[in-house]
Amino acid sequence: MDTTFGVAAMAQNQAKCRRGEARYESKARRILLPEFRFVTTRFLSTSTLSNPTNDFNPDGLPEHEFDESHEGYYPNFPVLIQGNGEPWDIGNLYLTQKLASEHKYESRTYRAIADHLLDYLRYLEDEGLDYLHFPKLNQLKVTYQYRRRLVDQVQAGEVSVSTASARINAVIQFYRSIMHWKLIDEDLFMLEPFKDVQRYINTITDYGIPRSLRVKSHNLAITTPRKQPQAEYIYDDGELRPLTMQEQELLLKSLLQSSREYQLIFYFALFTGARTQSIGTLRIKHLKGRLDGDGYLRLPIGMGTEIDTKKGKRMQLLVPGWLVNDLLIYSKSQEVSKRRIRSYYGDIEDNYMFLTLNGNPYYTSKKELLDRRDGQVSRYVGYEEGVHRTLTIQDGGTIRRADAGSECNTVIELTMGRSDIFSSARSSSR
DNA sequence: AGCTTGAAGCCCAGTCATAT
DNA sequence: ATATGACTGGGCTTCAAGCT
Repeated sequence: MDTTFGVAAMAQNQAKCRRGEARYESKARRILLPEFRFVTTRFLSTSTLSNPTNDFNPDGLPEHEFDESHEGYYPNFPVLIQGNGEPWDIGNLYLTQKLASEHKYESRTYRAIADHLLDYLRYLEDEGLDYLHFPKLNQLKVTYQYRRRLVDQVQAGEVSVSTASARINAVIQFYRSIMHWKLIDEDLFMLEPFKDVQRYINTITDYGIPRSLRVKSHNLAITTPRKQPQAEYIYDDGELRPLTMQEQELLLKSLLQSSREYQLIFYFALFTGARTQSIGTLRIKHLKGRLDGDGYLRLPIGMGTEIDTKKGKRMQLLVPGWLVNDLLIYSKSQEVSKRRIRSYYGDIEDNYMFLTLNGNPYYTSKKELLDRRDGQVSRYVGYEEGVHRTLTIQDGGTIRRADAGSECNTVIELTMGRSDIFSSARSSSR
């Protein structure tokens, strides 16, 4: 590469070093299956032991068929692939076993776990180590070595402490589980990849009573530094803080040049304090309620309301009447109804208030995931529309700042959780 | 008509932050 | 500790306007 571009190249390399594929010498990767289903294998009576070499089946597998009657599918289920292109059996077995043994499924959590294990797999391939390499001497065991590598990476600033901590925890959890589920040979149980440790953490209950909680930990845990003391005011570098009056004015002014749905999304956020997740999962029908004496719509959100909140927490939003009105008008516009027609639910009031140009929600609701798991609903919709839209899970990432001048960018960036007022200088959005 | 270009919309990987 | 939401930056696809 030409030396003129030295600086740019260096910056690029530096950015790359933070990425897993660059930290290790390994081609291992993780993919996502859009629709993962459990199936039961049934062996057919035609191929019994009396007919072990089945001419019809060159793979040597007895004739079989899959029973796909299991309820629903799991969207975006991760699969780990080794550098040589083959699936990583034990890792994937762990993931599916975990799925089978739990009553709920959150795709992002599985993705996160798989990504941590992917980092581990890459480490193993890079070092040429087996995941069951457990000699007598603790310091030589893979798990201990991996921990050391993680700490080094933290020291080098390649990953944050919290990431390193989460990684080692995911790996320990992996070993715990495969031993517990007996996914590996019983003889190997003696190897001791780590040691169990009891920890106590002091918390204060909602009623102010101090409690000591016993927590199961392990000797390889990487401790994250204690939380900052929370002062009344927040040090603004790197922390969240409310917008100043001036910033709010600037934001409202610059929003006037933005698209209508962005205006409404931001107004909603600004005047109710709702999260992106709640705004994104708002349906038209939710705004049909009656206003209270002060002209507000009291909108319950959280578990059981179809409006999602973090962890399903129940609360109530106070939506100003004028905003309710504007939203309803917006929902009746031709453009918006066109988007609904392109969407999964079609042109009904149960549909999202905010849809992208392509009819995707800004935030995929838990309800939609349920509806899609229920084969009947999605089959019906697919038939009606003549096109089976594939599921994509949106998590608000589609809401980006508009390119409406640097002043506007700065403020919009602020509202997106960046407190560094100078950060707009870092990069132009595209 | 076919090609180029740029904006908009979107998806993804990786990492950090927060709630309980 | 653990589950899961939030944020950033890279990059792909689609569409339409301008050009050949």
